[in-house]
Amino acid sequence: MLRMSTLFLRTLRADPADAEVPSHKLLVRAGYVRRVAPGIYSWLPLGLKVLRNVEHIVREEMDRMGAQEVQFPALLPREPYEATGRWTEYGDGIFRLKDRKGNDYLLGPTHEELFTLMVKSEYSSYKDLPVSLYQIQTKYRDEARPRAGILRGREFLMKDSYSFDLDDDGLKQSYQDHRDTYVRIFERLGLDYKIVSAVSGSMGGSASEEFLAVTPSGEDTYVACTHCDYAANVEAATVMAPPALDPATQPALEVMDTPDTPTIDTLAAFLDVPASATLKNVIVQLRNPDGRTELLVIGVPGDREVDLKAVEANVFPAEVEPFEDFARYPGLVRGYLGPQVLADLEIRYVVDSRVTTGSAWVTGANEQGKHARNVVMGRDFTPAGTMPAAEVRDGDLCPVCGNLLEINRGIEIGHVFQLGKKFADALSLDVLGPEGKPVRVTMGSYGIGVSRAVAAIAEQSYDERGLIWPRSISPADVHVVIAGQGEQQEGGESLAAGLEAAGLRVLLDDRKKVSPGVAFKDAELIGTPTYVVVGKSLAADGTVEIRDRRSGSSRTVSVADAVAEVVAEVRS
RNA sequence: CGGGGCGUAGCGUAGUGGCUAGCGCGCCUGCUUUGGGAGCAGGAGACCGCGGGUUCGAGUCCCGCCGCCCCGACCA
Repeated sequence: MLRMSTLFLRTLRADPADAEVPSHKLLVRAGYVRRVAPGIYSWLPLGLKVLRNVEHIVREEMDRMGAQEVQFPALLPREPYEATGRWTEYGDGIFRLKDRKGNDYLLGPTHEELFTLMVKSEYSSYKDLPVSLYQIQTKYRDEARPRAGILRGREFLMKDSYSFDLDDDGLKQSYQDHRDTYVRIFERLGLDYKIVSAVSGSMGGSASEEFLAVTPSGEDTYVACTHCDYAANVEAATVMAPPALDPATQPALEVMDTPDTPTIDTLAAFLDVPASATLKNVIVQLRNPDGRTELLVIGVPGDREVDLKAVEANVFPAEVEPFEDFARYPGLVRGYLGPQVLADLEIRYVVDSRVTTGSAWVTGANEQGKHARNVVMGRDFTPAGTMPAAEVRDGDLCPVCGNLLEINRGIEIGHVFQLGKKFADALSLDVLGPEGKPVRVTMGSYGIGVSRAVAAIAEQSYDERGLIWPRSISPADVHVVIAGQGEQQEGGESLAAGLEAAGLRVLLDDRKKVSPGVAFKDAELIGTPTYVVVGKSLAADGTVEIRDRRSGSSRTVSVADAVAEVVAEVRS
């Protein structure tokens, strides 16, 4: 039993000045966590209970799916990360240190390398696969800007797991198993979440989905269809393209004098056409892994920004850099660029998927002060390809069913990822196949932010009085508040003992010098879903009050029935 | 790394170049009080982020640095 009289806890009356988001304010105010350094937090007793409860659910479900728990060190040698190139790739993103001999170490940001090497050293036969291993461990990333308390820290608790399979079908099965397990975990955690398609990014590999906890404080933006179940991170989102038209039916191209109209705004105002009728052409420079660069021009409707992250995802492994060097390309007229000349200049041109065959645009005429109208795709220019390059907006159309898309924000609390052979290739992870020849292993990688999940749940479940935990992870099943002296003291003690004997985790406010008001405020701030008030009604007619934290409703029951009533409510 | 805001006691804050840096909460002692952050009395607790400068005098003005928060860039 936890007793408030001795619990290591100090609640704060005011929000800390350095906190912005609700979970940060409340977790600090209610005495769950304290900041030690930027992005680095200590867990106090109540907070640690919640964290452990989340961890327990994650572990139970991972074990249920047949994954096996292991534990790697957080302090790691440089070599494995050197072998996969990530010692360099991570740049400033990892904490590096040296031992007394000057050897390089790092604090693990994630453990693909170590898991791969462990399987390599232990297993050597196809008969050993498939296998899924996981750990729940502290991770370190030197984030450029930690923010929002424990929502984005530099030290955090993460469950990471890795599947090892012989072939793509096996990988798909392992991926699906993890995905199903994640659904069970997040359901049990009481989270409002969305599964969205994600880009694979620099990790390589193919299929990848993120589990986002829905909250306005989230840093990820995703689109979701209002009718079907399509959902995607904005970086991976696609939209339904307008129908293609027959270029032959469009009027002839016409060049116009449009002096001093180097921007979409000035052009649209000069011609009195909507920005969406113009075709904006953005030049970027691509840097390939071998260092070679090439130009890429991206055409998007003029009322849209180019989403560089989406472009980057589409041109991977090349990197996108800004282009400023107009002097080197006299054919490119700044502010008056149109796609009509790009083929001749041998510059690669791609268009956003909203730009379709037969569509007619106002765009640059490739001469200072001139634009052209009725520039028709498929007649006046032909792009090398299409990509979802323009920002997605509320009201865009779902690529699956054509209904409206909605934009929302979320926090990434889980990620499932068909990694493929990237790490197996880099570290030569093979097993002997049935034909006696080595078979390269294919991997999946799967993460759940355990400490982040605590903050995400807090972010979704609070009111003006404080936190409201789901039963599954509440620091206690029930909080017994003793309000008043005399027989309430003893009544509260014996009720708490009874509840504990019935198997509940009990937090008892047995502080003698605090007024009932303070006890109520603390109970509501701490946020157990059910609390019981043992107060004046005990003396008056032998009853206590059972309150539901979320709804605020309360009912009065005889103290003799209280244990049974509370147990029923908690177990419901 | 760029832009903005801010550093005064454990927390929240006031402070016009001028006396011993003020208030609320919290904390300690005593009395009183006990169904919604009680009351009275007494007390402890501050290198005013750090360093330099201007001045008879700096929490306050100037310069530099450090740190924090927010936005952006960055971020499996």
